[in-house]
Amino acid sequence: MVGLARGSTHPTDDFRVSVGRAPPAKFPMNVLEQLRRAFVAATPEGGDPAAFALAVRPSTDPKFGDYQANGCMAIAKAAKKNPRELALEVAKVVDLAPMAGPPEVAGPGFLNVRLSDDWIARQLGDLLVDEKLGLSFPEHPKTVVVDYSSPNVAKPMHVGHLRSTVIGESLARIYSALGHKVIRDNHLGDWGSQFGMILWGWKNHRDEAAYAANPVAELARLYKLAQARIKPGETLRERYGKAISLDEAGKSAEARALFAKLAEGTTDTFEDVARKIAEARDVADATRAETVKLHAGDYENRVLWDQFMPHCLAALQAVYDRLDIKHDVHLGESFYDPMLADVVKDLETRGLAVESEGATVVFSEGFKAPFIVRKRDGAYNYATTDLATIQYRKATWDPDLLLYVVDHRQGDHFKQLFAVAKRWGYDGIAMEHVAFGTVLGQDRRPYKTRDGDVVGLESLLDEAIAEARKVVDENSAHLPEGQRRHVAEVVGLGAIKYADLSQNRMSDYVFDMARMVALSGNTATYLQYAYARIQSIFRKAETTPEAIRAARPPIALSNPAERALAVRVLRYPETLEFAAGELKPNILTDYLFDLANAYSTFYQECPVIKAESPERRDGRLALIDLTARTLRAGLSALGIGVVDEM
RNA sequence: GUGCUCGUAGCUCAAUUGGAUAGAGCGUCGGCCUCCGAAGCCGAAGGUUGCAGGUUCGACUCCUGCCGAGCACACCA
Repeated sequence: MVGLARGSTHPTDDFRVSVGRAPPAKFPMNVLEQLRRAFVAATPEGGDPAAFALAVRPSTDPKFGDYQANGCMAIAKAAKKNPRELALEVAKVVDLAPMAGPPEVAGPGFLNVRLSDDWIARQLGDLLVDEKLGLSFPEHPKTVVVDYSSPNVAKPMHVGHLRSTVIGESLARIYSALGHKVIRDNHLGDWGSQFGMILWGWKNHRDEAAYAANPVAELARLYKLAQARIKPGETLRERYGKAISLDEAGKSAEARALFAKLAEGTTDTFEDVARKIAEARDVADATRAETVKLHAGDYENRVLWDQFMPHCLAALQAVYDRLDIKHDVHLGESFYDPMLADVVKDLETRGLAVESEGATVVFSEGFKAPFIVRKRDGAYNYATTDLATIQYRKATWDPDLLLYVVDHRQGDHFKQLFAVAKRWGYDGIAMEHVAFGTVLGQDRRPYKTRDGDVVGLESLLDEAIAEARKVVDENSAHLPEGQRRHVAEVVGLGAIKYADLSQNRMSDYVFDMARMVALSGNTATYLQYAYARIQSIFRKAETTPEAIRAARPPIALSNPAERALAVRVLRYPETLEFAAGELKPNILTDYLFDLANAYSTFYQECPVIKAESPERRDGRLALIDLTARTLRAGLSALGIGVVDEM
């Protein structure tokens, strides 16, 4: 990353630390945090306490205990001491009571911590009556603006929009669950060149009957029509552009010769290609002209815009409703349009923006290309809009953190934007581009159906729900129709969201319908299934979670599967904070899968209702109640629901 | 050409940011339903982490150089 030299801190470090150091609420149950505090107090001479604390982690292997402190080796190296001896000293000094006894020194200087069974059991007892499952809200909550989904209103949403929408919603929910103030902002593309295409289409090719019947479908058709008239010509120009230019410059013979060379292996003729390119250019110019008119306040275009927008927004909202996604604000490009002139003026006044090749631009160190805030033709662009957006957000919400959940292809743009914004005076706000890869098909090309259209988001949702419905009908025929339908929706949509959230790599995303709607293995279904089985046990046990919570039965951890499950439950707070700090929902999905897996093993080995005694039975009911609540809360933070029966 | 992102099991992906024997799912093979839901559990096979060097107690992770992939490179967003 630009501006982040090797060895410098992660851009959200400040933020993460402040979250991690959230003061303890009534129940300070972030186990990792507690251990870190204990180890900080035992930092060896010459060591950095913060780094020493950070080196405390969950163990990589159960045989090394539950947590391990790895900081002694680094300190020993710097101080030229023997790491094992240093570790022995720390082990003697560190006070982990009542969480654990003295850590065990292993290997070159690892300190292994095994939590006390009694302590775990007591913690679980407290968690049982803690609505927040051990989360402690910060004394000074941060304000976070999450900018996500942000589709172009004129185009139908397709699978490519899913990632931003699903990941952004999850991050919003995670920060919210941690007690921060979150503003979910849908930065709609409602003012750009795509509207020029629609306006052009409307004026030249509209079908009023079709518009009356389904406005959005008709607008989408017009948009596609404009694209179809422009795209092929542009593709041809990429190949033959030089030849055409020569011809236009009067060098006809040279042009033909070059064309013949470029056209080798095709049936293209010069006249045909030249005509198509010219046509495409004419249409492109015409659509651009419509955009310019709209921006200039042209009455007719503005009226059409006002007429189209409600339909577009309603269509988007229908998709968001299905996905259970609720933005707090929908402030699109058009909203910021009136502010753009002042933004540029201010940049100029401060000497940040300068004239270059007719345009107004901001140069930043480390970037070759300038940041264009006013084009040569006087129009503003997305760079200006994005700056205005930061200004507005600062004035309106005074945020601590801005998250942009946007395709990684805009990485350069955001780097420049952040650099300019900081120099403009917004250096107090942490800004992060939460990037992700492009959606591709299994052939590693952009995902398309047979007829060449990108798969619509809604048909993907339908497909997933239908797949879930098949399994529901097969496995749960006893459930009434309405319930089966509901279960299919929760399971189907959960599958899609989880498939996206469990993978947060930067590399391009290979879309695979079968995997997207898969209902076995590491899927949301697995977690939902574990949850439903727990509810089933409660139904059969003829008691309720409420009754168990009120009774607060002692929880015993005699069985290894029981203990493993208990430790997983305790790790919910630290995992959620970790996921938030790293901006990676897949950290949460990994944890939840691990939790559900621990439960499944427990379920296999530890009878609940038929436990050896009523005390053991109630203790296990308490444990699985905690498990269920953690699964539900974790899934909720991913934007995924649960059902009691499925 | 410059920059960004990446390369891990047959496939899709993890790996807590330098920690101990690189883990899951799918697929394959083998066990488990007279026992709280088999959308499940248990086990097996499968790896020179693209290649070659380097840094150190220790490298998928950091450095250098190659190979390969995707993306972006002023006035689209």
